[in-house]
Amino acid sequence: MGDPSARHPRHNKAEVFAQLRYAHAREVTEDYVEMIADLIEEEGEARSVALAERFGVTAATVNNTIKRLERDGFVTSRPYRSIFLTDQGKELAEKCRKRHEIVYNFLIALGVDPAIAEFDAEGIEHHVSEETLAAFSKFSGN
Amino acid sequence: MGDPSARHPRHNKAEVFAQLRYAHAREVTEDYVEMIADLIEEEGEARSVALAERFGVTAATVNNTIKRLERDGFVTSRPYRSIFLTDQGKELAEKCRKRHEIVYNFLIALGVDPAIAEFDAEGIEHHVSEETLAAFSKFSGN
DNA sequence: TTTTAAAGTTAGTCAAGGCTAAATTGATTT
DNA sequence: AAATCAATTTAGCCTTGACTAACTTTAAAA
Repeated sequence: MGDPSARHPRHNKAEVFAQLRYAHAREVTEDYVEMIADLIEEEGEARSVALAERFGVTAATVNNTIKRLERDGFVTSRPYRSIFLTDQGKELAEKCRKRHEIVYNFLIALGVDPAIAEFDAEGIEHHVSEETLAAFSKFSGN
Repeated sequence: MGDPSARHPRHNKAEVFAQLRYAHAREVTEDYVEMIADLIEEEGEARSVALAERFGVTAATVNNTIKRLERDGFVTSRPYRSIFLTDQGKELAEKCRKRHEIVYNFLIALGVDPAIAEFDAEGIEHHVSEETLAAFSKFSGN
């Protein structure tokens, strides 16, 4: 039968799934930096309590996640103070905001109901490549 | 200010995120039942070693996941034997297969490169509502 | 200024989903 | 029949992301 690695050429999906696992780890980070940016814009600052309310999780969970985001260089925080985005965090938040908007507008252009478009965009946005995003953008006329 | 629940009507996203967290738990299940169905069709049976190879994880990880799937009623398995889908598992696999196809065909119809479409479909499929799926289906002419 | 309430933190627990290393089982060779 | 090899299982560990309960800090009211 020859080289085993050539036996199932159409099924070498391992890399796809590996990247999907990595992608999931990024989703929470992206949701947080987006939400923090929203809060800073809308309320002037990002407090744990607001994040907890909007994500529907406890304050303890927010605390854990913020620590991880800080470790990974996306935010800065000091005990009992509000949360700030680093330059890296701001950059990611802005990228996510644009991407979210493109996905949402695309679904609207497709004729999807706004409420459903908002919900689906939240899930889809993390899994759209640059190429597909460009196709979405082109379809809805930028 | 009245009812606090009406104060931020555009920001009651907690439910959206709660559903997304639930959705993630379903993704692995869906990927596994889909892959098991593929293996049974293509190779006559679904063995742990094949799942491990295709997902790019170790056999131990497959073992854990299969136990969870069995607990949740999607598969049956006996020690050192191959894995079978229950009726519930077959149903989910078939639903996923159809949905995957619709998403993939839709991306192709949009002009996305097949390799990228395949990759993105794998991530997007788990986050598409029935309504959006219908819109995709309609766009690519079924 | 003292008390109280809200916000934030810490400690400990759990499930999912990964891993490695070691043990076991089943199947194939010799 | 015994040895060997591949597949599977088990045990133990890790990280993420959730929780509750208890504690501390900050801010606001009395």
